[in-house]
Amino acid sequence: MTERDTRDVDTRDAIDDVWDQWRHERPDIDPADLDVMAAVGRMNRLRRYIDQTLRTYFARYGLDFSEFDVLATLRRSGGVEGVSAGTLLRSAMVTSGAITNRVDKLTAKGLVERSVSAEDRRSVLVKLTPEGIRLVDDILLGHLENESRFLAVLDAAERDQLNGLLRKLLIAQGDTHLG
Amino acid sequence: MTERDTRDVDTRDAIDDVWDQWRHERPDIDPADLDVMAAVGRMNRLRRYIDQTLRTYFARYGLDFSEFDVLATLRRSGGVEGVSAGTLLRSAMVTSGAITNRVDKLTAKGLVERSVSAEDRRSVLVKLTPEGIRLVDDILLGHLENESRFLAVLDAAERDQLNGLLRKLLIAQGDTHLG
DNA sequence: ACTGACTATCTGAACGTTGAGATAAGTAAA
DNA sequence: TTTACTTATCTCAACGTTCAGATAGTCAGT
Repeated sequence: MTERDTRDVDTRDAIDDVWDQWRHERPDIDPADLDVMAAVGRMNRLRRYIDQTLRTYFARYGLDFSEFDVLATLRRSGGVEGVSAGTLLRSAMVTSGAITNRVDKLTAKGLVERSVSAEDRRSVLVKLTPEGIRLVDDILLGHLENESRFLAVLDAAERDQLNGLLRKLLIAQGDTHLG
Repeated sequence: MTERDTRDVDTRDAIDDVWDQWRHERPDIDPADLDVMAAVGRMNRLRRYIDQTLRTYFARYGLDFSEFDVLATLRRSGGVEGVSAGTLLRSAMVTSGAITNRVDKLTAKGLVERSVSAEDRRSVLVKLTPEGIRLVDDILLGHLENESRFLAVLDAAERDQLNGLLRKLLIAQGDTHLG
């Protein structure tokens, strides 16, 4: 009998059921491996909930999360001359094609501007327009509120714990600085 | 000076930089909210790393993660008569169109079979074929190994801690059982 | 200057998902 | 049994991403 088996119903989530199902079908699998799969599965499900909420929210402003991601990156690190497409793609962890597409859409909406870098003419600098800045700042607080709701059940110590664990995992992936 | 500012370089990840950037550009934002944004951002980045690895792995078997997700669900909970499309879509947290597409592809590959439910003729039961079972079982151990690598830096206590925190977040979303 | 290697970005096809709507089957009340 | 509602799945257009390849600018070595 593990703790999992005796866990009260109110303290079990969907992934606990998945864990039990695997344990039943494949008792040969090391329970520790199931715990790993459970952790990944939980992050997946949590992401789905968060994505759904954010999608709805950003849609109110005619954006999707991927576009907001670019706007937010520019807002917090764009300075006056903007950042290169390369920086954006590394920051967002997507391919160059994805960034081209995002910047195209944002440009069409008048929220960002492209310009050729002076030092390296291969490089494209992307910069927020005044309307872009206005929109991010309009959206930002509601966005933070949305995200806060997802972590609201955790107290400050638990949030720190979560950030600490995730940080440790990311550093192990070499994720020690942005592009 | 917060702990974050004095954190040693080796213990900082990319999101710590993001945190600092926001703090600098928008000092009016409550640092606690930045911590929330950081946690969500970390889950996002971690997911990207995991996705990239899994994508490569599943491609070796002519699958993508979405297809494996269906196979795994059927393997652990399909029993002999399979599960309905509705159960699959709730388990995967995707729309019905996505499940139709996944099942179509898996059927074309001979890994699953559709049949009409006896009790409810609207319902479609999806079941693994013998080849499907063989493939999941072939893939499963390597998949667990892959996922384990991502959590390898955490000891058992930390993994439990992570699962505990994520479970708490999911339960708060009402995620207490699968479809 | 010239060559070759590398880097930054864009292009376009393939693909999976969403979201809205269609179809068909079950259900409950009159 | 008829009507109205609900549920289960499928269809299809729109869209964002990846992947491979194209384009063009940079840089080191000769």
